Amino acid sequence: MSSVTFAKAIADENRQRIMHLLCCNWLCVNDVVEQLDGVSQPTVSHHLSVLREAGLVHVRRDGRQVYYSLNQDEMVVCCGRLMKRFAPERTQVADVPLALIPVES
Amino acid sequence: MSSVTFAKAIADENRQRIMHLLCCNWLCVNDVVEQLDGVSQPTVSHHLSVLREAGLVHVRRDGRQVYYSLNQDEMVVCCGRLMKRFAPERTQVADVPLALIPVES
DNA sequence: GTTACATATTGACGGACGTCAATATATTGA
DNA sequence: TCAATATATTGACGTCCGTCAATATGTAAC
Repeated sequence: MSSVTFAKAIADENRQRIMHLLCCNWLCVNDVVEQLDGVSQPTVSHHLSVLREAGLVHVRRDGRQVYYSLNQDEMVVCCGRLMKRFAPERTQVADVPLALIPVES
Repeated sequence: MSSVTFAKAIADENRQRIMHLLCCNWLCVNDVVEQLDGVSQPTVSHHLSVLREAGLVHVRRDGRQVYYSLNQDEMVVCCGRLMKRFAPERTQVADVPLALIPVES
């Protein structure tokens, strides 16, 4: 996915709110609809499909419900690509992916 | 600037082409227009104003020309914020800004 | 199968945005 | 001041996109 596609995918307030809900959490569509009040179910479904096509969410079906969670690895890849292209003098993201920054366990 | 504003600012192909031209380079508007062929001067001016209002470019006037260059530090800040929000389990961008990753001199 | 529930798709609407031609503003040099 | 050049602004146009109501599809329990 290109940096432009990535940027378009996250360039919406409700989509970022959904991303935040799905960050470190598996939620089904209805959970998202409830926590996002003021947004209809079809709209949430639409936003989720945008995020899905951009590869920014994981999807898992369980019975009647479909669960989503944020794909943090893809976020790292996309942000890393942005940094490599647009901040080459500030980081060494070029060859050393950001993902290697260790997380304390 | 919010993550949504940032995403909107970079969510356009021509704008990213301009950003790439301005990365590590000071160019005046006409230089950008020439290197971007197929895009009119007013359109380039418009895109530059979007980037300027987002704080993503440095601006300097020299005589009749206005020179722009990409604000790499702001790119680092914005990408860092994205990572902090949407990839907290993959990086430690939270308190240690990406900018600290040393660049070999 | 039928009913109930969860999610996705369709179609329509309105607003946001990228684009350009035309024009305005700003700066320099004569 | 006037002409020339560089950039910004305005206004209009078409397209893209977020939104919802209505409907379709899919899944499970009976």
